[in-house]
Amino acid sequence: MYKLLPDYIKEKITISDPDLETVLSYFKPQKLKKNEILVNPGEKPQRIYFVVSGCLRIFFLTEGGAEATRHFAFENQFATALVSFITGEISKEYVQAIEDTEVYFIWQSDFYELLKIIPQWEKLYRHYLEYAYVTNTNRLMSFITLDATERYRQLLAQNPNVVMRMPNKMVASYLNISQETLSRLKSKA
Amino acid sequence: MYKLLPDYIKEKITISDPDLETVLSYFKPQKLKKNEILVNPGEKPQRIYFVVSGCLRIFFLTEGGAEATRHFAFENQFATALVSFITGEISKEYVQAIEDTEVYFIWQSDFYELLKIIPQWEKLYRHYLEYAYVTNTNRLMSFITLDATERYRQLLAQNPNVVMRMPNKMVASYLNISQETLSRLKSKA
DNA sequence: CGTGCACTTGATTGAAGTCAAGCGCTGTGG
DNA sequence: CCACAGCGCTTGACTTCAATCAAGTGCACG
Repeated sequence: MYKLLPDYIKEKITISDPDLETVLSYFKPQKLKKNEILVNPGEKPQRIYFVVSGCLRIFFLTEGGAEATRHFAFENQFATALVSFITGEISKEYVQAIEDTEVYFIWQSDFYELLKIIPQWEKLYRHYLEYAYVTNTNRLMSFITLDATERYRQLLAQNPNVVMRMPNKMVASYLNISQETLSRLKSKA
Repeated sequence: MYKLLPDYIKEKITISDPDLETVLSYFKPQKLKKNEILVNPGEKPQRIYFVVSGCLRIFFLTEGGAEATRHFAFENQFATALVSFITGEISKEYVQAIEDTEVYFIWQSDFYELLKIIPQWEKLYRHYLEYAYVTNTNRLMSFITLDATERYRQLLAQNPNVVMRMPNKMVASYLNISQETLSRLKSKA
């Protein structure tokens, strides 16, 4: 748990021990209770979270007031409202702990500071962006090519954590189907 | 036209003239005729294209054999089968010129070479990734929150080039609606 | 122990897809 | 230069998948 973040970093990039120490000194630990909302829309300045245990959910509200889940982050994953992180626009997204959760976070300004002083850090950001892009594109393609049943099966196969650990209504909002439809899908298959 | 690529680069990053020369020396020009397919699925090694004039379309085939359009790239934009570029997996995507088109392209291996020898190049890649991510996420959210009519209206407002310059069937496949539905939408609004 | 929220199940509705037919442009070869 | 073949687009009739509406069950938590 205390080693999880440094191990993650060392797995992604080659970095000297002093530089690693510098990087870690910018991260702060935080403990969150189940269902706690840690980021509301429009909050500045912004943080990037690294999940040590538990799970974060990123979601936003549709015009009709329904929750639309954009991402789940489990142990050993980074998470943030990435679009507003990139564009600097006001974020419309919430970040919420679904289980009791331990995270480390870094302020956006410190993150940019690291980009300046630790050349390797640029590479870690690149990895994060690449991963986020690939994940997003796969999800986009699943909406285009798959119906509700197939999307559910794919999620079960590729990310069983979501189906097993998250409440049905959040799984449904991630698949962009109604809670009722998900319930019917589960009872059949 | 000949200045378009260097101008684009200088707009995104600060780079010395000799370095810029080096970068440009890796790019090669190519002319494409309307409807020409320049990349087929599975092709290696891979290229990144910069559109000088005309338009490229990136699409793939669904199981049913229908074309699903993933991206349009117009003048002054980069385009590639980015997921397979990142993951190294075999690409399922086609790249096609929709109009008579002029591009510059760079081989993937040369692109990585530039990342090594020109430190600023990492920043340009970062910009490209960030732009691709934001675009993709916006499109993803439009599928989640908007119906067919609203998606069409948004596309018309945000990227009129697509509606005006592309054939209906391709616009429809980009919006993920049937050609018939798009035709009905246009006749109403 | 009770209240409310998550989930299930059934009935009905609706948005968009599919199937089908016909029109009209465009470009190609005689 | 014209003719006609084929593709792109439109329009209409019907179908379908999943949403919505509605009611009821059961578990979790104060």
